[in-house]
Amino acid sequence: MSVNEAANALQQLKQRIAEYDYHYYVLDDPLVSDAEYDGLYRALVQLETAYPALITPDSPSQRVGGQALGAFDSVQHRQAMLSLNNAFADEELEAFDRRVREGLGEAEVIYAVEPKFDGLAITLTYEHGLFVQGATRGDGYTGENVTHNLNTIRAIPARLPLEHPPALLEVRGEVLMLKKDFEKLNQQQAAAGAKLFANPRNAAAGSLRQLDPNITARRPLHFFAYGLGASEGAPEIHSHAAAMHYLADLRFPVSALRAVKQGVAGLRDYYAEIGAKRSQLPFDIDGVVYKVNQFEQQQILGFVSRAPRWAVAHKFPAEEAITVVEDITVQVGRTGAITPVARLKPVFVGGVTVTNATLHNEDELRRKDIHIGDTVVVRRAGDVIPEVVSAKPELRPANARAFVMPTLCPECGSHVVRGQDEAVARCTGGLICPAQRKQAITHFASRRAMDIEGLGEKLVDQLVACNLVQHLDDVYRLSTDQLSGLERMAEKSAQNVVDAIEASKQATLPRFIYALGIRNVGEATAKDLAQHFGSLEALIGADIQALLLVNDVGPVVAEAVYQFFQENHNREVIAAMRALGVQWPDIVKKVQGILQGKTLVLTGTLPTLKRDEAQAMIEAAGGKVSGSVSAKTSYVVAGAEAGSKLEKAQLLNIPILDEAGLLALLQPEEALAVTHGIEAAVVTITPESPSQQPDLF
DNA sequence: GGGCCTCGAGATCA
DNA sequence: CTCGAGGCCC
Repeated sequence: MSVNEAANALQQLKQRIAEYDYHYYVLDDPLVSDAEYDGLYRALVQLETAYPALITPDSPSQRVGGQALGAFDSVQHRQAMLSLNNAFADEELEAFDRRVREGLGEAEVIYAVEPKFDGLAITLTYEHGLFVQGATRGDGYTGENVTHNLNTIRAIPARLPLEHPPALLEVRGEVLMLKKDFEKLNQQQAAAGAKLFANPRNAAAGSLRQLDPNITARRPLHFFAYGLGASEGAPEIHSHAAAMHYLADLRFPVSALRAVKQGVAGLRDYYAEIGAKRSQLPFDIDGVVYKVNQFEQQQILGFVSRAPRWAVAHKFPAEEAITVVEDITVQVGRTGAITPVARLKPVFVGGVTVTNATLHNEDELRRKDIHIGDTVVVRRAGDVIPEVVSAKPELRPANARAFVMPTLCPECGSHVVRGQDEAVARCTGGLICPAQRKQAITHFASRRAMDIEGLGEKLVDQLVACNLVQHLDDVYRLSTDQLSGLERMAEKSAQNVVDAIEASKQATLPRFIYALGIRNVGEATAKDLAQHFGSLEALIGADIQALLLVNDVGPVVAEAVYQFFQENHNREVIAAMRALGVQWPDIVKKVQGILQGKTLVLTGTLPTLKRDEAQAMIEAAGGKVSGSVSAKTSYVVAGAEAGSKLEKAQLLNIPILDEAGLLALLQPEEALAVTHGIEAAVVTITPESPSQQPDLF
């Protein structure tokens, strides 16, 4: 056989196998017997062994195994993979539909609907028709490259069945494990004496996080596509339903349960319909998803913070189970908050075993009237934290005891007080309290704060128990001698921790502020404060008035920050840390974007800029892009075929710009710099998250 | 909150 | 072999 003949034969084999795979894995309707399939596959491998040069990445043989990875690479998403807002109650669904109708000015809206798979969201990238990369959702902007594992999933096409595939196509979807495959896998695990997986979702998640694709290849993973991401050279698509149709044509598995519904009544019907079928479905779902069908309408609605306004996940009610409260203990939080926690007889609910559930606070506990020994209903839905719903008083045993909020902190013996209008009781011990001290230290060392690797909970417990760390600055006084000798701390580990502590001395201002653990100051507020004041000195010197000027800082946060720095002790600890070498570069304040506080509306087609490009430029300049024209709109940017929004702008006397006008508005400094020969005084500060466009589908 | 994977290193046993 | 820590997912 000549190389040419071999290449042809291989081509044919690949196509036939892809065809059979499609029928087997996607349509669930096998065309040939397993024996016949295996024969074809063996023939392919034989040919490839004889002509290794002819092996291509889309060959079925490349689906099994491959090299194990050392670690996962991270991948920047071209289009952010955002999460959806949730609706549980009917009122929330109605509110969603109302907002959509008002935003669009329509009496009734057409929605594309589909089940909400309980798996892991991923994105697949096809370049010129070839599957080249797959990644997890991650934080929505950056995910993990799991191409090697996705390669092993037969339901994912290795090549798009198109003669002229688009240069780029991103497919969004969910990896999951079918219920029957999950059962089978767990039987195998049991037979092998291995640990059982708790539920299909976790089995799928675990499989996808394998470094070795050979293991993943033996896990029966499935995939459903539910949307498109970025694309180049793909046909123009105007609705979600059309996108799904396109994906089905490309032989992606898409849910047969998808539908198009009209108005909120249609949504309700669909919810009931799928809810009734839920237990019979071959896979787990945790609700249904509604998306405004027309892309044009989606675009008008836009996004609120991190979620689209044009879609919502309607979740099924949380699964409930019955168990017994064996004890109620209290936890002392970082801020001294005393939280009662129910210790439950372990119960399997919502796919996991629940043993603890927070009871939030005393009032909550009284309202639900939960005693130790009570039989209770617990609830858990997806990522919702387990909760005790109610007690069954009729089943209360004679020896049941009521919970008594301690008057003294169980950790340090300080008084527990509850402010007049406050729901939470607090330990007044402050850092005297070992519980608070431990959490302050753990928080200080955590990844998003000072990022001291190796300084975890167990080690901190020991450090506090031995009194090696009383205040945060003591962390910077730790030596290998002091550390080694502690539990699970031999020389090597001790050295690693000391090295990590040393490395953390090179900090940044926002991280340091966050690490201090000031009440009500989270990561975002810490950034705002750092940005606004530029240096720690300025922040320490700020009075309430000055603090109130910071973005998103209100009276509560201002008071907390002010009080924190009023405390001599806190200033001393900070000074001590700096004396021990903790440092950070001061921040050069960002020049306010030219469009700070302005809201713009885009309409029509601009001559050179794409809509999302224009939006990115406006946002980079501090402006907001809104979908609809109102009195608050600062400018309307109108292109060709601008419609009703332009009319409304004229009506409201809102300034209207064309593309050139927008560009001129965005670059006055540049114009100045050129005409007057001065340097533009713009200092850029590396943004934490890349400015990316949200998912438009 | 709970479950999963991975890694390094300490603990244990032959 | 086991534990602690870190990371990631919902």
